Amino acid sequence: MRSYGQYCGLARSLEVVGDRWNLLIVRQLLIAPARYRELIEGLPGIATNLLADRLRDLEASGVVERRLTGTGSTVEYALTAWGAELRQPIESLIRWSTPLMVRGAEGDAFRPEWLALAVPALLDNRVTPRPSARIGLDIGGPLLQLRSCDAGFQVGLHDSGDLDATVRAEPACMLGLAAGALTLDDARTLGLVEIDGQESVVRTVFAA
Amino acid sequence: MRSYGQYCGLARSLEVVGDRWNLLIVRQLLIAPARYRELIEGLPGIATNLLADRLRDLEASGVVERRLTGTGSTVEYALTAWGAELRQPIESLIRWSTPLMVRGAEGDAFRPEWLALAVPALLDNRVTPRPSARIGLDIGGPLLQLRSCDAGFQVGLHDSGDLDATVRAEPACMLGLAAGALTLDDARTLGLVEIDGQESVVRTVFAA
DNA sequence: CCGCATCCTCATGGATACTG
DNA sequence: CAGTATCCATGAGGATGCGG
Repeated sequence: MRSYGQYCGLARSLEVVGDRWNLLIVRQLLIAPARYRELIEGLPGIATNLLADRLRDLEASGVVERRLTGTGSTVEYALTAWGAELRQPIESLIRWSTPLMVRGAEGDAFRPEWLALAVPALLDNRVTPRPSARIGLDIGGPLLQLRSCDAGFQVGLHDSGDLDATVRAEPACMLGLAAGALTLDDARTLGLVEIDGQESVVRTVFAA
Repeated sequence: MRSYGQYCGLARSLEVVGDRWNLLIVRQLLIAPARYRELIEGLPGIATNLLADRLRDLEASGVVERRLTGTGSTVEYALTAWGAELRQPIESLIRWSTPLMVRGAEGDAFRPEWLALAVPALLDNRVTPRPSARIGLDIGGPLLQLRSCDAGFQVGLHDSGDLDATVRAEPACMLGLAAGALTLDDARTLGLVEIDGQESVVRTVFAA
């Protein structure tokens, strides 16, 4: 990216992560370290030369590092400690995007792994989950698992073990609302959330 | 911007504000509503056609609105309520940029008004300011005023009235550290901040 | 297969001149 | 003053090639 030539934190940030695809690559690596091929799959629409270019740029600027996998035969991409701190601005943008998500997917590609970022971003610090609740999340594909923890929620694939409940929800519902498969009362009945008295984003996320 | 075609909050956000210059335009409007000419001045390096294009895009997507000034003779650009919520992700990026600011300006353009965003972003919720402290901030240009309030700090041009203290600081110091004109002890002595016991970003901001 | 590099075409950005 | 119009340089996107 061409420099903005401005001594401003925002401008200098954008010179590192403002190029097209860059923040989406960071999104994928926030979900989990990944190999080249996994990144291609998790970033539908990206051209292979662009992914290679961007990975080089991000490595040169200290956001991404390439590591050898266990066998040492192939490389794996992961975020540096500084790169992982992009979780905050990315979660902020996900929260900001809520009005853009209500209209649903409209043919856009969707990957369940994206919920691992979006759900904590939308719930974190805004609700008081029942301690150690485990909720299965059925979005039509692989069963996801939402587990409450100290810092909010962790989202991942359901591996095994008992669940306190399973709810069926459209991605639109979890990603920004709409659809309305899961209402606020549903969530409260399931013991998934407790509203703190004030109007909160949970009302938006879960309302029909 | 060409669509990413991904049903993901981050991707949809970037389709609105991910284009080059877009977030910097929002930065300027977060500082204050402005006219076309003021935006050109506050965005050194932007081409006039690009600013016009971007303002059209941002208006169409509901981030910016154009209003008539008091006299009704000229237009002024301002953020919508939704656009103003970009303060959160922008402040996050400013915090993230700290390692990029330590090397100083290096010939990049600098405008004191940018501090009005950066200083609160770096201090907010991380320190306990003495109630209603008023600190003059001498960065070599117009005298800035830093006033503690409930939500953290407000930064603006010093208009009039008594100040509790005046400190001389390099922009690098306030924007991300380095330079070291203002130490943590300076700040504490001035009653500007009290550290909350834990290591905090203030240590980074004010350390030499 | 995986992990890129090359080539080509076309859309976008940037600088400057110009207009209502 | 507040933008358009124009021209050129750069970068994105898609297809394909190629060594390990």
